[in-house]
Amino acid sequence: MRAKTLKELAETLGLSITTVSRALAGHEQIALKTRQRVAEAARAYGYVPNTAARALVSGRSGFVGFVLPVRGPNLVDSFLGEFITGLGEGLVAHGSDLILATAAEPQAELAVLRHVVESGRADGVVLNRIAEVDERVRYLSGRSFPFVAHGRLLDDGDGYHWLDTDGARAFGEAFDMLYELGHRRFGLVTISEPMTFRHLRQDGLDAAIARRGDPEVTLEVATAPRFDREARIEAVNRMLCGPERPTAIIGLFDELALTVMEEAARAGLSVPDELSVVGFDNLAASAYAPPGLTTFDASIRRAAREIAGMLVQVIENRPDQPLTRLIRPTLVARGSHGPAPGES
Amino acid sequence: MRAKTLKELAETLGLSITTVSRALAGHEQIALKTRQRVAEAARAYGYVPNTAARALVSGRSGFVGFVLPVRGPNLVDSFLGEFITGLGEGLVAHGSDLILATAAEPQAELAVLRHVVESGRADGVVLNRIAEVDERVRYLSGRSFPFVAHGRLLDDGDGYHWLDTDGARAFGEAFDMLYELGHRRFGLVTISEPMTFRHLRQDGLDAAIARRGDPEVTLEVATAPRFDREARIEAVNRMLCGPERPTAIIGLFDELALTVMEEAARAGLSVPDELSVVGFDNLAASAYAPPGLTTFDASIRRAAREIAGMLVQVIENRPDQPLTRLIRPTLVARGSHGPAPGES
DNA sequence: CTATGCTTTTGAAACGTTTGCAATAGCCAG
DNA sequence: CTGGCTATTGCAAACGTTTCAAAAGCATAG
Repeated sequence: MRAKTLKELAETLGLSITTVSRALAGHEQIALKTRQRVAEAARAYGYVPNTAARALVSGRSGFVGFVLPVRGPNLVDSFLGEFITGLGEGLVAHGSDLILATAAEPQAELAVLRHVVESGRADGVVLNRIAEVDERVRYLSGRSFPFVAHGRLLDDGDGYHWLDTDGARAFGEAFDMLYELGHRRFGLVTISEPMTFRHLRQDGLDAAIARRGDPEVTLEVATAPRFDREARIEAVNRMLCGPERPTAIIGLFDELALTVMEEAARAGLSVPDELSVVGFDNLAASAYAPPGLTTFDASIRRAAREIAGMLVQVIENRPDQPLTRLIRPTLVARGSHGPAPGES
Repeated sequence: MRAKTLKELAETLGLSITTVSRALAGHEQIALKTRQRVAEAARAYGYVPNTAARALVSGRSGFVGFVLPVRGPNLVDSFLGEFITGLGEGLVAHGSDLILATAAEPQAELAVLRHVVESGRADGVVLNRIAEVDERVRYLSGRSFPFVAHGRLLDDGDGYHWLDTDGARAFGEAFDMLYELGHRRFGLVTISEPMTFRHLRQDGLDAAIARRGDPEVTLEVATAPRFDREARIEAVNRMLCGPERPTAIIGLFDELALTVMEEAARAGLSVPDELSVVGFDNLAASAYAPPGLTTFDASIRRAAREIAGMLVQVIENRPDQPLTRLIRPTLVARGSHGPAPGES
């Protein structure tokens, strides 16, 4: 026999609903013997508390929300899977579940978020793909609703909780490594969307160049819309076929770097002998694309796990100081970088 | 000003809670004028119904559940991301959200599922990675709780709702294609876990071989545990270095086929000149691994979208005939297959 | 002016839990 | 044996919604 409700369980035990509820919650005021008896009966009858009722009275749903980004037809990367897995792993310790709402179209993303928040579906939400100026952050901050962002705004303003991978540092490291291999003509393939990470990474690169103070160093930047494959290929080719072709090209992220490698191969350019390529993300495909893309591991899964932990903390303690965390990406050295042409 | 509850909204309008509730639900018995007035006020005051209260009284949570599979440290594939995205896309039309529960360890997966079901968190669930004999299917069937499986049991028994990709057909097609290219010595790399798709795909291959009725055709099968990379490599190498090396090797799925390509490259075997390789899944990495893995597209995302649609139907109509759907995978011909060695 | 029938609105119960406050039982000291 | 204290337990309200049954409004017919 199964007990579906607290009432049934209480009747079976000859106790009141109150007592059973408190016993299961482990209140000290209930006699230890009673608590044990109740716990055992609950297990025996397979009692599981009703989430809706609990949420209604406590005002807490026990869920963490995430709005699924709208995606184009082809998703190459395992980003979402890793991110979700990480969130799940981080949440399981706390007993929360994840609720995923989908926006039918990109414009609806804020509306969906608002709906999730206002309907009390979630106690806190996770944001990713943070834009330079992000209306979601403004909305949630204004409502002082718990959230943690994966990524940062361009202007941090009043403060909010975030976790980010240190792209600036990685791009600085990439430059230093390539500079020491003799490269002087650099290329950067970036995107035209107003995403903050674009600035941070390029700033890191610029800073490293400035730090080196070598007037010989040049940086050519190619820009294309993120999801327009054609435009991206064209931008890359313009760089590869230009008069002063860079000897080292850095992709803002792996997908761009992989395009560089593909187009280089098509143009008969040898990587890494004639051209070094470095990416950022460490997609699965990057290991397979010959000669293996040198990149930085963003450890999405670990980041998501930590984000979940931060969010739980925010929900429970409402800290007034922003929690922030900068993860250091690790270099994954594969075959796509080497000495500049002409160097031994 | 915002109206958080029906009561607030009702007071503002000078109506009863009942009327407002019915008006928002679009009941005919409420005067059209009133309905419009209420709808407008709801929009103006940003009223969003409380999910928990609604779920409590209606007995429906409006959620579809999915238990996140426990995963090893390295996930290469974008399977999960595509699957989730597809589910989300399928659900958004119906206004449901997805709830994801995570199991801390593989053994806990059934317990987590049970918890999701018993707590009323979800109105229906999606199952994947179906094993030959699957306790989750038995549990849900026994409770007659709505669910749709991605994949099948070995023995369909009483019937349940499922969607599957027709691996048998794909493997038959793969054989036919390779046979016509002159291949006679075939290899199959498979896994040792009791997953149904392993049988279905191999059965499809066996059937195609039998249909051809050519006594020259041989099939060598190598088996390794799914998540043990070392063992897999060893099994592949045993096949590649055996006395009667196959000229065409089919991987049960892309990851296995990619391993074959990697090991072939390491052994100095040219693909496709000396060895043809075919996979199944069409991972992103498969396009990048030279010379491009010929494989079948399992269109996970589309499958998931349809599964979501089926589940919605099951939740609403409780059909007594099992809904079943077999998706035909499409061949993605790339560079890893060609004429058998010795054929022109 | 009342009875009738129809349209529109409302009061109140219910869903299953948590929790403030009150009640009861048990025990010791006076 | 009684009063008073503490250790337990229970009553009842509340959370925000849906829905049944019934009331109110209102026009038309008798």
